[in-house]
Amino acid sequence: MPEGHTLHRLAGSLRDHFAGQVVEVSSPQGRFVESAGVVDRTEVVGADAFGKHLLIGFEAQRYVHVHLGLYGKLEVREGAPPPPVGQVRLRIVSTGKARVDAAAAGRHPAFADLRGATICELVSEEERGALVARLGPDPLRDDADPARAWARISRSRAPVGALLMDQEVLGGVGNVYRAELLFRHRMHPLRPGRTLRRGQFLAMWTDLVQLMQDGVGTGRIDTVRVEHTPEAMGRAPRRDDHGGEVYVYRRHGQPCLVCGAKVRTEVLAARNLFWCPRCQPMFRSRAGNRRP
DNA sequence: CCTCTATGGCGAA
DNA sequence: TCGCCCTAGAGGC
Repeated sequence: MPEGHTLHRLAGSLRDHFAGQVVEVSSPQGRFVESAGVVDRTEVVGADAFGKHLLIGFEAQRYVHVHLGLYGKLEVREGAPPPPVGQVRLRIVSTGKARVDAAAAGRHPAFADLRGATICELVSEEERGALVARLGPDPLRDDADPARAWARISRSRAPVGALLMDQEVLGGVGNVYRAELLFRHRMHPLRPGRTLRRGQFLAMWTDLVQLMQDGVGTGRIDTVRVEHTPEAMGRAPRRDDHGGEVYVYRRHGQPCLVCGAKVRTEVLAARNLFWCPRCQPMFRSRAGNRRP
């Protein structure tokens, strides 16, 4: 599940359940024990996402930096924590105590369990700053500056499909949003970044902001327009891991929802690209193809 | 039971 | 470009 929308959603959930409260922090699995001890029984000040990185802030300017990688999961739930089934590397449990009483008022007991993450580490304010500084603009952040991404893309010979996934160019875009954004903008994934027009990029950025905000709201990645939904087209809804309705992601060999051509796939930098060869030609006349 | 795959990214070659 | 990190679900035998 972890593209940027997932991390922003988790940050919100952590704030809702733990901000302002003193929490117990542990590592049943054992690999984070020492660091957990440092922030154990201290207050959660906040939680924030930058791209796919999650930073949980504790008092004294200490942060737990989490990156879920491909298959990491952070479960945030109300109630008492179950016995730690599986390899729980980080567990946060609310104590019901707060430095400021109002912060704990009306809150339900809650816990958060982290499994399978690529990164779980304690970082300082300075390290946090360095991490944030090296990430490209995140479409889910109010302070994001798309001009920074455009400066990189417009100067690069690299395929736009690679640039969109480069976290130093854009923060938070993963393989699903990449594939779907390129489809929605009729753009071939291997087209060199420097051949894009500024207006094309800005339209993609605006679209991405909306798509990812929707993703934060629903917890899924849905990218098909109303006229291409299962209900509108009379097909069975998609049912797999991410659960959303998409045009091309993991649909290789199947007919394009817009033109019927077979969706293609190819590996680029160890990740699968998916695109429609008819809707997303490398070169397009000004008249263009029918808009998907 | 087994193998394969995945919405990611790092570091070694 | 490849192996690895290390989890869980799907599908094959």
